[in-house]
Amino acid sequence: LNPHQFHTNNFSPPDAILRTDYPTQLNSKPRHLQRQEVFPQSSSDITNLESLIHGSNLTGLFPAADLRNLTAHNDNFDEIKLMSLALEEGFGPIEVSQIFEEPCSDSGLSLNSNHSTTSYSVCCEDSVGYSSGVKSAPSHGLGAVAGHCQENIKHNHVEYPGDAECPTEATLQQFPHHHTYSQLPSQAAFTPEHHQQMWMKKSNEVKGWCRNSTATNQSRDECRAKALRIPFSVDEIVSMSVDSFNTMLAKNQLTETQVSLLRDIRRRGKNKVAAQKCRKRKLNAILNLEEDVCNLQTQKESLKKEHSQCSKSINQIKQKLNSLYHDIFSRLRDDQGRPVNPCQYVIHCSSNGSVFIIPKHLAKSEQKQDNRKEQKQM
DNA sequence: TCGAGATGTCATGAT
DNA sequence: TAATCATGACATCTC
Repeated sequence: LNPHQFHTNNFSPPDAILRTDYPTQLNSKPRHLQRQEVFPQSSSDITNLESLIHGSNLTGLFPAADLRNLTAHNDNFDEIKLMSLALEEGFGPIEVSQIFEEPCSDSGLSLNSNHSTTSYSVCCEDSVGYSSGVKSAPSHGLGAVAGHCQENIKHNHVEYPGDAECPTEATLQQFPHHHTYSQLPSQAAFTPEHHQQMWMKKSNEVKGWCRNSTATNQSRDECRAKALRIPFSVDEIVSMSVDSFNTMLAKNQLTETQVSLLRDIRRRGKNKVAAQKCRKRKLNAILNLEEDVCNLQTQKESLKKEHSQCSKSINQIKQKLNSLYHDIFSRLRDDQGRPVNPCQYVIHCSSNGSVFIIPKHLAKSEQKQDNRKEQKQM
């Protein structure tokens, strides 16, 4: 487990897309000037942000050099600026937080939803406060909670080279983002109604993005993990042994939120595999049962044929026996040479093999005695 | 627009 | 006792 390696793989700083897109939109002078007025401390914010990050528990996860890379690329600052711009455009803090909350806010940190929700709102308030010059460090740690918030913002305007596995990349490219509402035909037309319309538009766009992002839930967890600056992939979190997992939790100074997310990711991942296995087993069981049904139907048909043939044989034997019986009686004669009536006499086979012609009523009592003997022998 | 199938997630009981 | 597994139920997405 090499946090540094994962960090460098998964948390590459923004690439040229950020540097080409973002300045293009910020280069319009009036807006830039306006932003300068609103954010007079922007030039010093980078170092302040870096000190904030260094002051947080992130230092337990990332080497100092990587933190410098993060802050040097200024993506966090850009995100804060984006959020501030939204505020500047007339969106209320709550609306802004709602917009940026959408992408990964579904079931999120399900087992700790209260905690995460609370933390998130604080995070966004921090960001707002930051933009307006209040730079007090959040007491709960920027690395975890603010990171979550900022990652959500990232989805709207920053692409990461290392995010290839995240399905949001495609939607990111479709997403107009970058303050498209700042390119309205004229500032005069930018009325409160426009603010409302743009708010609805942005909100719907982000909601659409959110819906798309639910396509692969593992990627959502990837995003969440990245949002909390967790330097492990979902696969690694899920597949590592219990000992490794617990060691990882113990050795890295993780926040409660990070630990909660890690446990959630691991639980969901394990359960997902279990569900897949379960469904596979169920399908196999159904297939096996269908095969059994097929085999039993074949066997049933075969037994039916066999039963039919046996019945035919029995009938043939009965007919032969009957004709033989009548043939015998037709040849029999009593003492006076008269034919024996088959209605009054029967052919009786005794147990010693002797054959007699006896009256029917004697045959019945004889048969009863034979039955008793057989029962005694049994 | 509806329905079926696929998939992820949660709850719960068993191991 | 905690972790994991198995599975029914539900939600959501896709076709």
